Amino acid sequence: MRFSKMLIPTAKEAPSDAVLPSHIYLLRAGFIQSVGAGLYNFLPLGKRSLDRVRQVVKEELDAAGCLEVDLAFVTPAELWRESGRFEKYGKELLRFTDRKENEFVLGPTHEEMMVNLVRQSVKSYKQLPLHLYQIKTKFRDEIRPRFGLMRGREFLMEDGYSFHKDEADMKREFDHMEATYSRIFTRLGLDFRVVEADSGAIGGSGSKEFMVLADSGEDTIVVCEGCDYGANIEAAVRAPKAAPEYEEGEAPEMSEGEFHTPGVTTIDALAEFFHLDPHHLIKAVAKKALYDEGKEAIVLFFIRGNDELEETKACNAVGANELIDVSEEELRAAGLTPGYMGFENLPEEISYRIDKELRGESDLIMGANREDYHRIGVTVPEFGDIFADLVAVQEGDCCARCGGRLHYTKGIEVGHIFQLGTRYSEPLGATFLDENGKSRPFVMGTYGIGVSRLLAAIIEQHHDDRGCIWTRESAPFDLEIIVSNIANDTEREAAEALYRTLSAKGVAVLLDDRKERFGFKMKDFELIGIPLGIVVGKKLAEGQVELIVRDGLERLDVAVEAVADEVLKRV
RNA sequence: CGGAGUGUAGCGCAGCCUGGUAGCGCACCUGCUUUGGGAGCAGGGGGUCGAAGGUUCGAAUCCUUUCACUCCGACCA
Repeated sequence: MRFSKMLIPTAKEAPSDAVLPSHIYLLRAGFIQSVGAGLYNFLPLGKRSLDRVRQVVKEELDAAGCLEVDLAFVTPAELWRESGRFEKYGKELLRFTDRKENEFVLGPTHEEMMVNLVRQSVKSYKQLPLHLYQIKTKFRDEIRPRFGLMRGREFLMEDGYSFHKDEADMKREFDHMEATYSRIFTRLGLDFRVVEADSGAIGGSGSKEFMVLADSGEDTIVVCEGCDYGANIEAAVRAPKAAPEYEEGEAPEMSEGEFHTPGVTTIDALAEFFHLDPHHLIKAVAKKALYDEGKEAIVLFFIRGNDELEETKACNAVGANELIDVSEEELRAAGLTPGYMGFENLPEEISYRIDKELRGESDLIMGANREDYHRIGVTVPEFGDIFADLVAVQEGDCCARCGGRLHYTKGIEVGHIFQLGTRYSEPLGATFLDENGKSRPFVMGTYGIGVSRLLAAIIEQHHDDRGCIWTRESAPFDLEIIVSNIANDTEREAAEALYRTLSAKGVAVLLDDRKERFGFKMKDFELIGIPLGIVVGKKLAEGQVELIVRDGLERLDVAVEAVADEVLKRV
């Protein structure tokens, strides 16, 4: 392609609302254009990169035995009612009616549609396993779209769904997809980590996320420095937290009873009051849990004084759709005493959970559910269905697998794989006949890659202060040839010859033949970030051109006759 | 949805407080010069100042309403 014939509107300045390098550079280099909150147009360069990334995804999935399909974008609300997600998915689901007042939604994900497709055409275990996928625009009416392609409302996603006769085969496919996705992200030149994850709104048992490591990532992930354990903070686990080390006889011991603690309502104050490490205190965190059909309830979570509540875990522990903050007034109205809450002598209708690390622990202090009093010498029961993992792993905690130190890092979620089980096949009545002629629901897996988000993730990880640095398989072109002075016929003709030779050999070349000065074209080359550049300029008089590697901006002088081979070695 | 903020040319901004009919830089168009690091000179085009209503002889500016967008929280590929 010739630059002079392309539409590549590069800009010196970015809109002031762009913060992330990926957002700024994709806009400035003319890859995308903003049209509204979370909505983007892909311009020619952006479309080329998107297509190449999409191609990598498709090649690997096809090689892994998956079948590409393309489902309707507009989906009948009826299907969503059948699965019970029409209400549950919430406002993110864009709903509308057609002229006959029939309700539809714009597909944010396609479990229902895919199960519907399969239940109509697959009847026997002999047709299993089956893995169908599509690479298609999705729409989610995000509460707060931001960061350019990172979190748009409309985005390109690969979503795959696998159907199996049993759990074991579904797990086999799950591992197979972990390997396949890893190959995709490796080909795209990404530094990523596969981590344990929470299953979220999709539902199901086990799930893993593919996180591209980048400081600007929206997710906090916990990684072990000793082994390859990694998990989203929402699902991370640790070895039980050890008590502080004490000298002989210094460990706290206390008799049971109530203690007058006027005005001592925070963990810090309590620790100071008793001269105790917060490890021995029990913190009560109150939340309001929201359930289906507008039901709500106040729930208390009890954790160690030196721990923090992890909301996703807490939410799962009580089976709620969502947890929200609750005010002091609401607590008092429910018969609770803020600042002095404990799990003994609670009003009957208040439900609670205790962090599992506190199970059977003794010599603890917690609120007495009475103004100005705490209970001391508390022992947590050994049994009951009130225990759950509730706390956020902290930096410096120990790995449950190897005992190594755990650290936080930031990641961009670019892929997520789920072991779904029968979460959708059962309510939607999607069954097959097994070897014994018995009707059974499909055991499913589901898999997703944020294809358009990948473009942002690639730039987050591969850029410098001058612009984008595309990786080999994500770049819109393999090579850019810059004609230093287009008015110089010798230079122009040499560049044209190279352009023809390399294009004929299958290299995707962008020829910058614009009537601009050298510096201007160089800046654009650096901003756009095509991996390789050739400058045809002054050194042509000595029979040489300059080869530039965008990553690091290394330059080498190469003889004109040799440069094509040099390029072919590198693409 | 809760809190904060911004809407003036394609982009970045000034003008608003103290009303007098819109300006700067970049980009764009024409011509000449220039051609190894975002050129110079000369000329030119483009904005119902987010929208609606009000106050006033007169509103980008003051008042009211509304919409959009951005930022901080809960959501997610």
